Amino acid sequence: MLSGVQNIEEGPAPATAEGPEPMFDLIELLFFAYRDFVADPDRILENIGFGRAHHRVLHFVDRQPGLTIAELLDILRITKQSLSRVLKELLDQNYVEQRAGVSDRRQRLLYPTNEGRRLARDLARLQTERFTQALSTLGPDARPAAIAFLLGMIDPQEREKVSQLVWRTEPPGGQRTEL
Amino acid sequence: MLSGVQNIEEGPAPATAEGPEPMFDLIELLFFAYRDFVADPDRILENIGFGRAHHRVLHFVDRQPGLTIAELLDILRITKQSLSRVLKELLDQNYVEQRAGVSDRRQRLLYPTNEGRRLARDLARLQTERFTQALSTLGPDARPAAIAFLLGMIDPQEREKVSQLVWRTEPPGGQRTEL
DNA sequence: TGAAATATGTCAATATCGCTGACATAAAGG
DNA sequence: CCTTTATGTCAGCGATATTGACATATTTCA
Repeated sequence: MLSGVQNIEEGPAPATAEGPEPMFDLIELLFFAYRDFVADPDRILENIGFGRAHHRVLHFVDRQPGLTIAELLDILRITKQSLSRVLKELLDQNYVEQRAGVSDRRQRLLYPTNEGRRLARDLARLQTERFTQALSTLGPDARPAAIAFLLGMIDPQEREKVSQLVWRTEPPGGQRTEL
Repeated sequence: MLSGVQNIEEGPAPATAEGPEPMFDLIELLFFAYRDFVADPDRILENIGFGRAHHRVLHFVDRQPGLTIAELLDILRITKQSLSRVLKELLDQNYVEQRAGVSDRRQRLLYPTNEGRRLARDLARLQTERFTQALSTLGPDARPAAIAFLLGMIDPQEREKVSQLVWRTEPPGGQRTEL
């Protein structure tokens, strides 16, 4: 019931002169899945004049209170100029606040306000509902499998950093960077 | 080895006053996975002055030769003005060509040129390699499971249409829209 | 046959979110 | 003290999306 993906035959994809057949189904499904995944937050954000960029910033500030600008730039991989506009709006409208660093007073440590935390959590819950839906049709070990699958999609040299960001500890199953 | 995702305890997420705990790990992993997933094509596309928008158009034209403008707009969910610029460049640089519809001569049927087909397939193979990597660490039924997972992430009312687009037939496993 | 609907094109203005380059400031650190 | 670091800011630009309005060819239907 979980097989029958190709309705002709199973086994390795037919190798032609151009190499293995592309996995068009996964490519397109990921495209559509991601589109719907971000559409939920987008609908809420546009009511308050925010966009996806605001969501990303708010999300990681909520997840890691005390985040510095430099750390945020490293996570988002955007320039400080791009960040600054978005962050300014989040600060002005009181979704995020900043305090000077304790050991290094040049640093701006970012914290969500109560309102910011509430919004971030609302959006996270929306997206969680979608995951719950998607996992509900699958077996009981679907969630760790999904986690392993998505982690495997990330650049190998990035996995360690991402794992620490996500779990603040080891990758699940003590998975190493070796693959 | 596949469990141990939460290093405290398994079972249903602790329900607080704010509802179930968000699946921060899946949310963030999907964010990073998608970012790396599109980064591969981006690197190649920028060498020839194209962007993600060109990729999307070329991909679906390659997958469905004879696609009309209206169908393409419906798939991409953008306005015709947005499509027109991108499509114009693909036509001008001979990655896509158009022919008048046979039964309806108002329609522009879009076809990939040989060069367009080659580029589309090169990009699809790049993304397929990433999927191959991600699936290689998992069990033999990981691919149908991944397909079911991603399909489950898509809006229920969209699944039928997406399935037809992806497989030009039924959803895998004869899955219905009912969930 | 003539009017309305359809498929598509195009012009103009605007928004979001990314970029580069250049320069400023305050704090840290040898 | 001088250099490096963390961050801010001004100015301009580019890709990709939007809305609104209007044009053209073709099909469809009363």
